[in-house]
This record gives sequence, C-alpha cells and structure tokens, in this order.
Amino acid sequence: MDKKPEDGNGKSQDVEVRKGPWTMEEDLILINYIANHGEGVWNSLAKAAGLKRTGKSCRLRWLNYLRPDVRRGNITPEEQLLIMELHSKWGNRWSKIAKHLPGRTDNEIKNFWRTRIQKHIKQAEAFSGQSSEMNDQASTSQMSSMPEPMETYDSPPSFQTNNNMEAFPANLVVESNEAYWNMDDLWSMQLLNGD
DNA sequence: AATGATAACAACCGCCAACGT
DNA sequence: AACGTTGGCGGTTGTTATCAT
Repeated sequence: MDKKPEDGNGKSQDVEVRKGPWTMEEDLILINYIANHGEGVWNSLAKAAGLKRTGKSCRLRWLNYLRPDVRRGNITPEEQLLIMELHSKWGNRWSKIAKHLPGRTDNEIKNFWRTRIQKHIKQAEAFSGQSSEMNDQASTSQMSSMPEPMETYDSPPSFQTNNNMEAFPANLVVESNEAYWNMDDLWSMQLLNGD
C-alpha cells in the first residue's frame, strides 16, 4: 500500500483528515460501506468509503459505537460486579475484560471504571485513611482490597444520570451542526438506503 | 436565573505486537 | 532478516450535560 507511518495522527499535507465528533452523515457512510463490503483494512476502507478519516478513527467508531451488536449505557449490577471481579484479577486489561461482557466495548468499560468505580474506591480509601498508600493503584494492576464495592455503588447520585442518550427523544434530534440519534435510527436508515 | 463545579462520555494519541513483503 | 504497515490496547484529553450554589 501507499503508506507512510501515519498511525492515527493524520499529518499528511495534501489529504485533509477530519477529527473530532463524527457526524451523522459520516456514520451512515461507514455503516453503509461495511454493510456492503464488510470490514477490511481500515485505512483502505476509509479511503474507499470516501471518508476523510484515518482508518484508525473509522475502526474505533465502528467498534465502539456503530456495530449493530454494541450495547451502550445501562450497565447492569451484574455487569458491574463482573467488571470489578475481572478487574481485580487482570487490572486494566480492558479489552480482555470486555470479552466477557457481550456487547460491551473496552472503551465503555474503561470509562465506566474511571468515572464511576474508581471514584468510589478512592472515596472509600480516603474514609479508611489509606489514600496515601494506594494512590492510583487501580491503574497498575491488582485491587488487593476492594472494600465491599457494591454497597458503595448502590445508589450514588451519578447513577441517576448514567445514560445520556436516554435524555434524548426516541427519534433523532438534530441540533445545529451536531447530530444526536439512536442507533436504531441509523440502522433503519442504512437499511432503507440499501445501496 | 446565572454561574461554577463535577460527572459522563466520545474520541484522539502514542506505543507495541503481529503480520506481510 | 529487516522493514513497513496495520490493528489493537491503554492512557489521556476535550466537550457536553447535569447538579449545586
């Protein structure tokens, strides 16, 4: 292939590379292309589909968001428990952990851990007066002493708002340049689009 | 009602291993 | 065997939404 080691950070001069949030149109293009051609070499795919994105960006978008089998939001207590259990075994091996949670992505689990669980662990540590010792321990590997986590996570305020997408109406909402939509909408659109 | 602080999420970046030529 | 490319992973950052004052 005609490749310079671009590796995600598009610093090619002549080809402009888009960054930042994906638009609805880009999503549709990617979905359509993969529906018709399947996944392939991501860099080539991005070009062939006409997306001004790096292959890496396309891959990430597809795996974490657009895939039909991806489940987002509403992590169940069972899943929380499993995440904590696996994390205590494997540490930050997010992709490995994600393999045991069908439909969940490593990125989502990682975010979930960092925003919801790690915070509570630190709080619990602070209460038990050990914060100085185990500082950022979770990022290294084992959680040797997890203080009865489920009780801590039982009903923190943040759980009330853990699913932003549900704040949006059932149908897609388009707001100025940004678009928010349900994946159901996207998939039904692309099916209609059929190409 | 306005402002600031915090939480949650999406996406990017850099590194590394695997694979192909 | 060496080099280049790609894919995957984990860490980090930027943006937006929500809550509290």
